[in-house]
Amino acid sequence: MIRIVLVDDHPVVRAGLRALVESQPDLAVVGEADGAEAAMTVVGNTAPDVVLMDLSLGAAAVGGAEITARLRTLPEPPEVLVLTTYDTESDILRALDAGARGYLLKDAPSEDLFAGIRATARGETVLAPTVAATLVRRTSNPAPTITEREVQVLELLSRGLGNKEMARELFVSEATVKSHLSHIYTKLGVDTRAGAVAAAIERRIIRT
Amino acid sequence: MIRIVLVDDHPVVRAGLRALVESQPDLAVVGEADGAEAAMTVVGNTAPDVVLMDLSLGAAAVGGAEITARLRTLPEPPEVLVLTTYDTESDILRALDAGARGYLLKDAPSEDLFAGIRATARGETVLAPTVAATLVRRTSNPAPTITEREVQVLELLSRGLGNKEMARELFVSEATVKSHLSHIYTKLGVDTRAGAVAAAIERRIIRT
DNA sequence: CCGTCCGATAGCCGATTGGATGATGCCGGG
DNA sequence: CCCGGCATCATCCAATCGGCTATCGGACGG
Repeated sequence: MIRIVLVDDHPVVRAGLRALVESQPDLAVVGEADGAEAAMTVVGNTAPDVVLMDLSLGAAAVGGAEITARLRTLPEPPEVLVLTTYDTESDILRALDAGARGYLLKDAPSEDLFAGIRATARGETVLAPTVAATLVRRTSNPAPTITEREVQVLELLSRGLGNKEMARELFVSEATVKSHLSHIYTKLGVDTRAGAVAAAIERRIIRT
Repeated sequence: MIRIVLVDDHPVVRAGLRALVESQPDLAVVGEADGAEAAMTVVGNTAPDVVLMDLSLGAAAVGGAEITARLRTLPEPPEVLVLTTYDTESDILRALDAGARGYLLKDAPSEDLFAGIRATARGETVLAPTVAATLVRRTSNPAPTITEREVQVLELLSRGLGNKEMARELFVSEATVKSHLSHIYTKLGVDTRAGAVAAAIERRIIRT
């Protein structure tokens, strides 16, 4: 019997997943959580084999990747299977970096989900086809890395700040801001502030 | 017995909703659909009382609002209850304009969902609290209307075009483009191109 | 029928941006 | 130990941007 904890902030989805999972004789839901704290508590108390994690934890302050990382620090950490709507590169990488065993999309058939849970419990890695493809493309096509500082600049940029204002906000000179911007333009393949914001949002480097 | 058809492109969510709904003795799922065409067919064949519509129909070409509108053109149209993750103003307005009876969010408790379905079947209007609040704020605070021309400018803007390039693209003078931009800034409450792009994406005036 | 509102159009001008070029200190990997 | 990448700062300058002001024509209401 595979013991499962559900982490998802949507009661409807949680209840639905529970119903689905429990239709399988070898799977049992031993706990549910709707956020980071609840997840830590429930997992600590129930020591499940697998955690089904919804990454799109709404507007929660703590993302699913963060929770995954924290869960993996527990003694006898559970295997984490991420189940999400998004297949964005940064989401995937963050989740896998955080220690997730698998990454499935919500539009997968139920059978794939069950198979994924069982494989995850055995310690195998499970990836949705599109996710695997993304990873392959990624390794062959190294995406430029946006540094933390550059992300900060992008956030200010999306709020419409000028170079002078950004400089003040970041406690650096205007020249430095312009330098960061130039690098951002190169990495995102754009040459204007507006284009940079659109590209950054599209790649989920920043969120609105 | 209230007869229900589920429309959602996620098998997991569909199966989950079905399990949830069927736990209620007075509710029955008589059909499921994962897209626009399937929805029309299934609803036509089963003549349900209520359609549970997931607006976030992934990257489908036809949005939930569109499907809702089409369903309402059927003879003896079903009542449509929208169930979605998003509470963006434009999403809400589109859905209600399309003829949806209610608008619930996925983070609502199951009981609210059941109550919503029953109310919808009786022809009552059901709105999630945040949705209702948004509508109220909206009526008291009339949102500025972005004209079609301005949307075109915003789209080009998000692609990083300069005023000259936009002017060429739209067959107008550069001065005209700048004028449109000024109006856009006023309406979106920003004063830079970057801010305008972020605001436009956030309000779903344009999509990435 | 007339006044008003508003979208689309347009030009001027000072402020801002983006590109080019170069330099310094720091840190981590080979 | 040296190299590369990141963050920092500086300067010059042409091109672009954003604010201000104004005209025109169609829609709408009185």
